[in-house]
Amino acid sequence: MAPWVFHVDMDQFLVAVERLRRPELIGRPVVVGGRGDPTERAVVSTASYEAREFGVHSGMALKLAVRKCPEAVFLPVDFPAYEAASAQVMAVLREFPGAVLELLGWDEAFVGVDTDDPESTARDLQATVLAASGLHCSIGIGDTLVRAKIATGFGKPHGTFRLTAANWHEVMGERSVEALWGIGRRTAERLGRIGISTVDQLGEAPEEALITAFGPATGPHLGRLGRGESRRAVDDTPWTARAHGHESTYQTDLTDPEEITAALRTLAAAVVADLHAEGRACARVHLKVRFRPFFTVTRVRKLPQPTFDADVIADTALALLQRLEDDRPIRLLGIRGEMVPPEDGYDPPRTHGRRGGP
DNA sequence: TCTGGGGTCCTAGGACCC
DNA sequence: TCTGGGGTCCTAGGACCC
Repeated sequence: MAPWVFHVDMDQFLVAVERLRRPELIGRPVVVGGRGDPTERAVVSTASYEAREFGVHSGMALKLAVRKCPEAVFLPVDFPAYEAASAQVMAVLREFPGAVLELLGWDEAFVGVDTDDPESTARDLQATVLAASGLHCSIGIGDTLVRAKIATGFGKPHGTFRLTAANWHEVMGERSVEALWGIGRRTAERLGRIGISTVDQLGEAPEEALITAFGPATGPHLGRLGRGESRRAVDDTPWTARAHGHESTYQTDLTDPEEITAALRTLAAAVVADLHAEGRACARVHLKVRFRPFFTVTRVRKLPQPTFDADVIADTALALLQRLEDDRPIRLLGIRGEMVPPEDGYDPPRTHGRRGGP
């Protein structure tokens, strides 16, 4: 029996959950996002496959989505409903015989299983999830986490795909580096400037050149991505949050200082509620501001003492904001509280299973 | 055309100490 | 008087993912 990595990814997750309770939406273009009002400032969280045919995709402004697909049904984001569905799916995966589960998000996870027939195991996983939740998923099969994750895209919807060292070159070699998990537009541009645009070119690039251009950690990491190399074993160590944040987009831009102060206090209070739930104090305050025209600034300050005090957090955020000396209208304000480490089990930062970053 | 809200990690460079 | 190399801590800023 050989160890295999399965990447389980729910198909159009939010839409699928909505259709469970509203079957009349099956077959129609559906968009879930914001408060379900496409005249408001908000973005698409999930678009159904029917809506995607019209060019609607997640991350797109609702105002633009409704222009592309006026006949779509727009629904508000219902966090509790998706959380419940997610918990149900993950519980089923955790109970799968021999499975090691590593959560990656609401609607996706890595599952490690020893098997001699990974396609058959993948179909078992799909059938189990469908029977328990009524939801379909796609599954990527790989010999590393990166390959399993990338494979899923080739299996959608409802299917499976196997990507290993044996077919990596054939499947991925000629594709743009942006097809890789962890390489976005910016990194692709920077790679392009040193003559690297395909996956093969990245995988074959001299390590020294990548280190010179991207630094001692990111450089070698990019080279490994180009070869599909990454961790081979799924890790079920429980995830520990490092920070909690809240941010809010205002339907009309904020300019009045009193309004801004009030907004910061509201956000700080929400952060403190999370800190209490976690039982860990805030050690550093991050302020995130989005201005018009569109650009985002973040600032960080370490607190002299860790705190649960919302006023201290709000005042620190306000001080950071004033130091920006930027009086342009504010579209979005966010506060993030970075927490003190828990007593044990936290310290080694996970450089694997990373949810973001290079 | 208009761009959410939840996260994570890396790099560069300054300040300071030995 | 002019100068090294190593280490730690901190902030600014960037990038990416679901």
